[in-house]
Amino acid sequence: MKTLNAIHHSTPARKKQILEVALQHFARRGIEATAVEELGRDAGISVSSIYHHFGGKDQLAAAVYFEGILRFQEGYVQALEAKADAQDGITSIVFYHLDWVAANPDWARYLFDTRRKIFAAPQEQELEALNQAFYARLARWFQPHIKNGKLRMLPFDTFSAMLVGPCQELARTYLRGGLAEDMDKIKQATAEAIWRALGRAR
Amino acid sequence: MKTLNAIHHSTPARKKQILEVALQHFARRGIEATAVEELGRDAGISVSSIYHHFGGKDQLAAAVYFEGILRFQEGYVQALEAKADAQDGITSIVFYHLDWVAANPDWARYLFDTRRKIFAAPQEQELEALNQAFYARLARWFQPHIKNGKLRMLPFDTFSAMLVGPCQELARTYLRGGLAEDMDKIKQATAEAIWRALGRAR
Amino acid sequence: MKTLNAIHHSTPARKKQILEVALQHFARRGIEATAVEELGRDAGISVSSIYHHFGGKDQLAAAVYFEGILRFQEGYVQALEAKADAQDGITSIVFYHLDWVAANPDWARYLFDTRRKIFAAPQEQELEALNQAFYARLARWFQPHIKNGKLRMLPFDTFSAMLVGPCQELARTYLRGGLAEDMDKIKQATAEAIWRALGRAR
Amino acid sequence: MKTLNAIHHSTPARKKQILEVALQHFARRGIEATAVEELGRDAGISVSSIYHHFGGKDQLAAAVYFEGILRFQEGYVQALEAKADAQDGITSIVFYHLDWVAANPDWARYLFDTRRKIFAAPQEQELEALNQAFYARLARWFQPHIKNGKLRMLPFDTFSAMLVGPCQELARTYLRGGLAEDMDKIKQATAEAIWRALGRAR
DNA sequence: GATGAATGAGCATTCATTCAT
DNA sequence: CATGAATGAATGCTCATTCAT
Repeated sequence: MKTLNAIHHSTPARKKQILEVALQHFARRGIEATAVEELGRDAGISVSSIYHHFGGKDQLAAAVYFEGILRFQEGYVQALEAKADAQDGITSIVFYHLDWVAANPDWARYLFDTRRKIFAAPQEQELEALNQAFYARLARWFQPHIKNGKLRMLPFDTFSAMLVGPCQELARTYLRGGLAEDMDKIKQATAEAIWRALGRAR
Repeated sequence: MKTLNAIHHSTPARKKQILEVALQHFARRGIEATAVEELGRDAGISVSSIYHHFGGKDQLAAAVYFEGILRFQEGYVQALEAKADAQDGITSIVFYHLDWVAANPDWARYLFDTRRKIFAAPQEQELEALNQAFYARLARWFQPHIKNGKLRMLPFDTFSAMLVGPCQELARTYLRGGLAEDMDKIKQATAEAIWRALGRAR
Repeated sequence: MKTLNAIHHSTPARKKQILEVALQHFARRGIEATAVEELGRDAGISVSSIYHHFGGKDQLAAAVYFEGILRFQEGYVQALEAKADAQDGITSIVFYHLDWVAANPDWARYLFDTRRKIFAAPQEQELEALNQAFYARLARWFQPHIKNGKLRMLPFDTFSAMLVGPCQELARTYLRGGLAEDMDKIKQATAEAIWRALGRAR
Repeated sequence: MKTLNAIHHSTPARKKQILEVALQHFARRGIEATAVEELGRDAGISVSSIYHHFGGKDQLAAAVYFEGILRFQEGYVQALEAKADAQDGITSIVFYHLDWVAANPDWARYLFDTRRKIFAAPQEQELEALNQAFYARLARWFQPHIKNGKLRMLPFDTFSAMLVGPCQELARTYLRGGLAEDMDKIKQATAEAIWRALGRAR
């Protein structure tokens, strides 16, 4: 039956395949509106196998979420750490944020729409840990610039909201197809605006 | 509509009661996770009556949405128009935005989480109209200040994102119970930061 | 649509209809092996209606159980109370017990096979109450005969087991189709044997 | 069978282990409610191995059943044959029956609750054979006492029901935890009552 | 207007069983 | 012998919606 086997992917590939299909469906129609059966059909895998690998719809949704958060945060940190200058760093992550959304619309939709949801205890904790690490790493980059006066000293939440909020808002509009002007122009203008809010004239 | 309501004098209290209960459930557990029957039970009304009054779950959800948007936008515009000075206006709406969220957590959750969703054709249009009117009215206030140089000339989406995005982000964090510092301090700092991004030194 | 209505039974009749069909299936194939859907099909009722009326499979099973216990106990007590003499009473209930089983094989199978099962808290209590009342009423009949020496003074459980156990055993054999001799002869002989065990020569 | 087992020396411990775990689960939660996977987990064995050793759930259930019946019947016959006197024999098996139940509650629950069930053709026959042998052996002991007048001549089913029924009834009550008095006292009284029903004054 | 009853369509999940390794 | 992976077939249950009264 080697032939039969050839049809199937090797186990890790199968899981990846499921995650991929799940992302698409969850992002476009929502978790609740997606039937596990659809996922199976589209992934060429039996429903029971999905359960075998992920345990349940919620856990699958959580797995997808983690995968996405991980990907996004990884690039985010890298984009930031690649720059030494304060304004360069901020510009870099604003660009990264918007580029990532444009390049990964499904991920973006899923991550930004799902946030608070099912996440029961177990996943909640892992997620918390992940975010802790993420913010810690960001802080490590920002602090020096705040200390040396390149960046303003602001309440953490304000700083964070100024950095992330506008991008999120643009992302939402973009994903809705509602952006009125060219993305490049918007990116540039937004990065500058954010810099004006957070940085100090050089 | 008003006429119809007036004529029948038709238990507006009942409709209001349903809307109220629906908001609670939709905001806290999500539209899809809320069974119409629950609403009936909690509102002390039969399911069929809900259908009688609203036509269906989606239409009820839309009605709730409109009600909320209307309330929010109304105050928003008022908060803005009450001020003549550019910075005062911006500060005013930032404060309004965050105050409203704090005062109406269920509405906030519902409006900001539901946005793109079920909205089928009919509602979509009304919503569009509503938003058009809203933005037009905002524009009427902002344009003069842009013209006279008090506010920067920025791409519409950037301007809008800078104004709304940080507040939304803070709202989300607030509703999650994750604000690290005192809301008053945050409000002040955020309003200033946004002003720095959008305004020109007086 | 009166015509349509004519097809359906009136509500209480519908519930009775469901209980009837449920008894058959539960008794013959077991509760777990019976799909709610089968019940719906056989009762000419939608599955959802069964849920509407009974709440769930377990609650339906419990309802059937109560109905049966009630019927059995009612006749049991009557059969006993119809007699004044000790031996007559015992003979009467032995006959009743076995006759009832023969006349209601499905009920018998269901009641005697299901006993301890799903019964969660709520039903458990009602059942307990029912049995309490039943035993109390039996005791009221037996006690005088024990006091005046017509019946032996035995531990409650022994007395009860001698009265019920043989009948149950015969019932089981009967329902399995395994009785070696004529039921009438067996009934008579068993009633006498039980009398010999419990009564005192007149 | 013995030969095969001897040759392969095939992990009889594993099979025993599975049987043990299966008994526990089947007895406490019922066969249908027990998933084969649970058995595997609790026995520290893969599901596939259970299939390898027993062929399927039903066959496993049957194997457990036979094992139990065999154990019970073996002691039963021995308890009886150890006595020569009629009343002694009856007392002996009544005691044995109740002692066994108390000592092997899981077995008791399983055997007395499962009886007629899944048993398809193949097992049914073996079981029949087993029971035949059992009853034949009992008969060999009883007949002389009936012939010589120590035991009454009664219809087979009545005799059998009087002997077994009360014990079964007590067993059920005992397993439910509902015995009102001391088991020793009950045992004694029940044995005497049964003797009164079946024996003739010495 | 109001409601109890009824229902079709759907859905997450379970599970016994098989099979290639 | 042992097992992880895979699956088809069920199944209990939910829910939005309709409709006669």
